[in-house]
Amino acid sequence: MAESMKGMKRTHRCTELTSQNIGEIVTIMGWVQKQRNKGGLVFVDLRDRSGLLQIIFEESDIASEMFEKAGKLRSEYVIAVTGTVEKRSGAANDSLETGDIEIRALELRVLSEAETPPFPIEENSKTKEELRLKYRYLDLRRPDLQKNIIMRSHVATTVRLFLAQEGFLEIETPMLTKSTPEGARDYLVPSRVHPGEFYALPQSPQLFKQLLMCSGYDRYFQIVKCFRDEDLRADRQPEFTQIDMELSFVDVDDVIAVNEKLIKKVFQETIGVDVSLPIPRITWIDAMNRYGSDKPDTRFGMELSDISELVKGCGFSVFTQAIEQGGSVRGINASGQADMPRKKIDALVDFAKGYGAKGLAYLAIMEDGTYKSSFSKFMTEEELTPIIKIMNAKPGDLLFFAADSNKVVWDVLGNLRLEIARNLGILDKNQFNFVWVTEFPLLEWNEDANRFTAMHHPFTMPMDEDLQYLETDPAKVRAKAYDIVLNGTELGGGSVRIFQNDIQEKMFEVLGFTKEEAYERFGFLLNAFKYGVPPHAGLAYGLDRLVMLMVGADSIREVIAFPKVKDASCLMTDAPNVVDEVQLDELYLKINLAETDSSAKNITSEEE
RNA sequence: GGCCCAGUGGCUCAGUUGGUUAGAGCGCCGCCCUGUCACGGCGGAGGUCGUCGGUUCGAGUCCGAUCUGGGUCGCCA
Repeated sequence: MAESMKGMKRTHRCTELTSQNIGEIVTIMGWVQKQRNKGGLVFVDLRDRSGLLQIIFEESDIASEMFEKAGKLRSEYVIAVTGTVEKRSGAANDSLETGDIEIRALELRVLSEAETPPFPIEENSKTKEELRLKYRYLDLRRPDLQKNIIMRSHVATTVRLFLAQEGFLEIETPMLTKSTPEGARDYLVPSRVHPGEFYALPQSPQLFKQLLMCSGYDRYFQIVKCFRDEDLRADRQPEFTQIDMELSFVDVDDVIAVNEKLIKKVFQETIGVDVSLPIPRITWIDAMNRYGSDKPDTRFGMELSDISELVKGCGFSVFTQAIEQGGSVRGINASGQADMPRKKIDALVDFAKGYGAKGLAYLAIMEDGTYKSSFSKFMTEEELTPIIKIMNAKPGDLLFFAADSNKVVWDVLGNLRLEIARNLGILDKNQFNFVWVTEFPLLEWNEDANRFTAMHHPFTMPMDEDLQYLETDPAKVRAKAYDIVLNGTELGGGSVRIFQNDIQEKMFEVLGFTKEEAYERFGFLLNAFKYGVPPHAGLAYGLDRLVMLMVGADSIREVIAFPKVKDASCLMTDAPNVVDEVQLDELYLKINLAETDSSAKNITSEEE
């Protein structure tokens, strides 16, 4: 039977009590983690968001009906206890924060009984994620998840305080906004008062924050939900949170400067990690050449070497053909791995094929100086020696080579490098290596669309010295764009924005938009630019990824209270769901499932 | 859309070359226990092996399909 808490008031959370409070009469409330009944003596571990505290019920010092009640307590009952803080007369429990004290109960009320939960409420859960997500409200009781959610709150609070101190204004932008179908798919919201028309949920507040700059708010930030209707990954959810900011009268260095201070502050105050400034910078082309990635993990070496010059005349046609077709041959040195078993090497070759490699050449230099190699028979010793030299290889090392277009070679070796590091277990989650990646290409050639697309977005400012090539050689133009990368994860990115209408119009032209199309989609921004616009730049972080890395989680779901699963549904609420005809009619919508057989079946059965 | 992994009592797992009543630990239920904290002791309940179909005298075990969850490629300006 549930009892009222009338007349009782919680005085402390469990771990807010220490030996300093010995002798005080306190009232605590929380969930029963564990009851240990010794007969004439009952121990209860009480849990709240702060942690655990032991309560002792002794037959001799509490009313008999209370003692009887204590004996019937079960896991997850919600109780209120008034009692005296005592030093433990039994042994202290060193593994508990409050292990030296306990509450001797004088009064007990059962505020809520509980069924046995479907899985244990405990740290380091081994329970299948599917079940945890179905009962997320129970999963969220577990200490490790509570720690993550609390950390997330601390990060958000620290960010707010810091940015406020730096003169940023927190301004909200609309959730119901205009669809601008460039990039990710939009989530659409039908309009009831505009039959046949739709809002889109924002993929980012990009255009609105630029307009705020036009309006003179000079430093804006927002911790804001964004939505992208694309497939999920361990670090991607359909709705996610950005720390979004925009500044006026600034260039690249100004944005980087304030954000380095922000990063330092957040890591210092939340997890006590000292980030030394300045954060290293690397240009995009250097990042690709050295790490094969625009989000390099700099916690370890194994950098790429370009051996194209050395092999362009060699006897191995795989290498020479790649170069003749405008590609390159590059390699990495897995130092000390020459004795890697053939099976593991084959697995790495398969791994590489997953990234578009047609194959992967390898060369193991044995301790006695001989080679084990997939291609050395096609090459002379005179051809091999300089390769080994340039790759700084010595006996005991294992070299891998990819030959293809630059894009494929970078991708293959960049990922291979990470895979080998993971297999070797050399990635330390407690090491936090930041790097700014700068000077991204402005544009990317899109084969399918047969046109250039913006690598960042269409409002990104070209670098001053490359502006001259915008019309003549667009591929050559670098952008005033920058990403902040932590341990191989893209934490955030931003750019200086175009604020001159003539450059913006040229940009749209290169992207293949007519002036009319550009105004149709982005007219409100282009018009705003006519009335006085400050130079401005901004940046946005993925808050979920940031917290994920800070707490060492492997998935973004571990730092989001109510995440969605792979197919973007919610196992707890069962969203999304079929709505009834009345709702559809009101929105002037008709469902057409003709092309999706499987879902059509589902609908039919649900309608019947 | 492709590929890979997993699916056995409430939870986590084991189930040998297909062969009689499918096992374990934890949890749960009952009784006992005044210093436990992975409490302890005694007793007990609980699963037909994700689903459907096939092969076979016989399927948790083999084959096919399918569902659910995870990882990943494509996708994510």
